[in-house]
Amino acid sequence: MSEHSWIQELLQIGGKEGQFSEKQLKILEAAVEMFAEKGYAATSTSEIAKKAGVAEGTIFRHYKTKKDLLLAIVTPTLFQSVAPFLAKEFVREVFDNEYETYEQFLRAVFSNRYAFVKKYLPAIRVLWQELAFHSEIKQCFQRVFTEHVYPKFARIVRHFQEKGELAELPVDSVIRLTITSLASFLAARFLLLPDHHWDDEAEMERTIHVLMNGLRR
Amino acid sequence: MSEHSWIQELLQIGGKEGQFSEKQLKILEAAVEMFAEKGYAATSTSEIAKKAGVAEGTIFRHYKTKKDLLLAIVTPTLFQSVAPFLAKEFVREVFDNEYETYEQFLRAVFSNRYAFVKKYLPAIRVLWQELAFHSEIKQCFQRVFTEHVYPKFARIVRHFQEKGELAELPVDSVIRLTITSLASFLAARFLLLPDHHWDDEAEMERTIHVLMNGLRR
Amino acid sequence: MSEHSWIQELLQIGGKEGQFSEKQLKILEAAVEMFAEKGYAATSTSEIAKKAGVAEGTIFRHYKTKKDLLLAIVTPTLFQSVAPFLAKEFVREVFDNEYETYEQFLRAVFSNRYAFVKKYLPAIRVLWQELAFHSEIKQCFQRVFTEHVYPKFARIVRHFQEKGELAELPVDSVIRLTITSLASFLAARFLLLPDHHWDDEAEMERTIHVLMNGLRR
Amino acid sequence: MSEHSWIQELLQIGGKEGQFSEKQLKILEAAVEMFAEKGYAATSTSEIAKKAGVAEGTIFRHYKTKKDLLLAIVTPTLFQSVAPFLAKEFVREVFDNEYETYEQFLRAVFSNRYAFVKKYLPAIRVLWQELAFHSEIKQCFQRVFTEHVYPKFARIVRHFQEKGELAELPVDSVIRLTITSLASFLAARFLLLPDHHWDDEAEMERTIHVLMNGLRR
DNA sequence: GATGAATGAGAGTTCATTCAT
DNA sequence: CATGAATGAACTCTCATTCAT
Repeated sequence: MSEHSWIQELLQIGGKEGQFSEKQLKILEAAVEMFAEKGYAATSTSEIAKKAGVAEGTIFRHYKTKKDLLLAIVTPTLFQSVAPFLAKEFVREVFDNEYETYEQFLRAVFSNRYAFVKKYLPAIRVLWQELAFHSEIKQCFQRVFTEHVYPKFARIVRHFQEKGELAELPVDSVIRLTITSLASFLAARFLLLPDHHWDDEAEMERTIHVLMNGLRR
Repeated sequence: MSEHSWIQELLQIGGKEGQFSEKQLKILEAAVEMFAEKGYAATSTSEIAKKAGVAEGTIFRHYKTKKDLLLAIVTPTLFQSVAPFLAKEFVREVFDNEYETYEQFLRAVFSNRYAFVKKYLPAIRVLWQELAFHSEIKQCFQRVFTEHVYPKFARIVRHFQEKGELAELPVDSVIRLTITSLASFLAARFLLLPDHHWDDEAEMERTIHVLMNGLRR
Repeated sequence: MSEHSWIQELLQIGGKEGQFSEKQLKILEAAVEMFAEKGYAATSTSEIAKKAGVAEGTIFRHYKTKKDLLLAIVTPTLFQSVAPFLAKEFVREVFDNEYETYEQFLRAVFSNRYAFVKKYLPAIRVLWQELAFHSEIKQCFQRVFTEHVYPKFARIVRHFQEKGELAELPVDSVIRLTITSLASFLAARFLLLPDHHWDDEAEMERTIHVLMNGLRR
Repeated sequence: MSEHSWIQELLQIGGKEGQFSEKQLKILEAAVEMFAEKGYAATSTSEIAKKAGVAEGTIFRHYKTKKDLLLAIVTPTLFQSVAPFLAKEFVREVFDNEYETYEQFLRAVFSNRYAFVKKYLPAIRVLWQELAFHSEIKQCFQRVFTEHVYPKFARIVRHFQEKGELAELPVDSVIRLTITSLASFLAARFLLLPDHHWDDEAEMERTIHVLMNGLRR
């Protein structure tokens, strides 16, 4: 019934239902939009309340502080951003030859994350923007990356290097080049020049093509 | 005598000397550092004044509003960021065969911008972070890019495509891939993982190498 | 079954039983403790609710306002504080030679009120502290005193002056000296220096002794 | 020129002049009056500002928090309350036979403290009322008492016991009885029944008389 | 009767900005 | 020019109270 389902989907970790009341969703939705537009520090709780159609006090009933509200948005977004790498079956899929080539793997990751960013753009904006200012978020990001994303990514890269598809560049560099190719395409596409005319399919294909040409043995 | 020469160098457009008084430089330096650390909106003018060792009123003697202070930092930084492309002789240098290949050109641009970012990191941080929140800055950025950087960059790319070095990809895509390769290397190096151990020379070389492999005919 | 019997005893005027439900007693007990510790104005109803283990709404079901809750505690405490003087048979006891001397009378009053304060300390604290801030309480106190306590006390003092035990000091002064001797002993003992080592019996005896030496003919 | 001289006199420790600006004195005066009337917790800073005729922000320019404002009033008042006992020459005066009897000494202390309380009544009210709620104040009070007031008082009492004027009661009890006699007279006179008709001279004389009769050998 | 989510007025505090000195 | 006290609007957050369940 609720129109806020996208927020609910994004923030619901573990798939429990009924986790958020109608008012809470309105608050979260309003907060995400305003934080994305003006930044956390420049957004007042009274603006959020007004936009959400609730009393200001209601916000603080659900989130003890304004910062808690930010974290309630940003933390799940952070985890969802790297969700594929957190899934238990993810690496097995790769090694079970679900993807025969790194290029196939890339294509899957790119289109999956493209869809993710497109769907949850405001929340990702907030995460990205506030990362710079809040050390808790930054540390959380770094921990998730080094403990979960990096090791799995590294195994995958080595796998395809052993198979002879990828050149013997340092694994770290391959990972960095891959991630920044994806991230910077998405940043350009959605953050920097969202109004530019984009042929998404073609541009993504070109990005992968150029990257693979560079990484291939 | 002043220790603030880096700020002075960055902000001084057109090379006039003595443009800034000692106090003004202290204010600017303090502002850059605090804005970079906590963000514009989360930094108070009283903090800046304290850090700069001046009275609060002094800030407003030089900059009518807090926002003016931000713009005084961000606008010159923005122009300096793309300074090579603004220089009159820049394109001519390329066509006069100063750079025989796109790769040479790339290498020059990369190392030049690498040095620039390294030197003026805090100011660039501020520019980058506030770009998202202030439409004036964003518009200024877009105007400079479309009016100055893009046309020159496009001519250069076409030049090397005609010389047969670069593949016949769409010019826009080549530009985008080039810029994001550079920008995302610098972002990873200086913003995201500044504490990671980096072999800058090698990593930059690899980045160029991979990019060229991808772009080459 | 209830552990709150002391509150019940204190607040129950006229001896009706079953006057308070279990939840109500919990609320009253929590309120007394918090008011005593932090003061009425600095205690929030939500704190009381939490400490009492009831919902916030429940408090307002029993007491229309927070102030009503205070008065529900303070008014009975006020009456109990001077209860002996309110008892019908009290003066008759004195004149029926139950106490042959003012000193005996004093001794009875002192030990009785000592026990009372010791038992109901938190409630008395609240009464004492809020007396200063709430004119209703102050007026109530003054009315009770002038209408009930003072006249009876005066008759008693005159009685022992006529019997020749007490010097012919002004009755008001005798009353004041007696009450403040008692009150300030109890205040020192229980409020100001509760952690000091006290030999209660001896100190009370000394207080009475000194007071009687002063008052005696 | 200022009409706030009484506040200035009370709060000025060490006699430095020009310590407080005009606005600051207005704030302090308004705060003392309101705290005395309604209590610290029930007084809002906006009320104080209005009464003082300054902007609310001005209060926080001088006192970082509301509590700091309270302490700025209460701490000096606490020290002034026991000032005679803090004076270096105080004990010497006693032993140099400035006071030949404890009664003379008492008379001097009583009239001195009577004048003090009368002059600074509102501040003393605040001190007295908030003592119960703020452990910092309570601890400060206890430290000052045990370290300065008590030892000097004890020497004086022993001095007059040795001279044979005072009975051999425990020193602590003599001190307690003396202080509570004074304090409770002042409390009754100024706090509890300020509107009652008092013959101050006579009542003080009676209090001393009764006390001395009790304490004398 | 009991609950607790919701409220909105008002709390203490911060802040960009002004202006007399 | 530089200062910093003063401002008052706006901020985050708390609270007594209400009311649908």
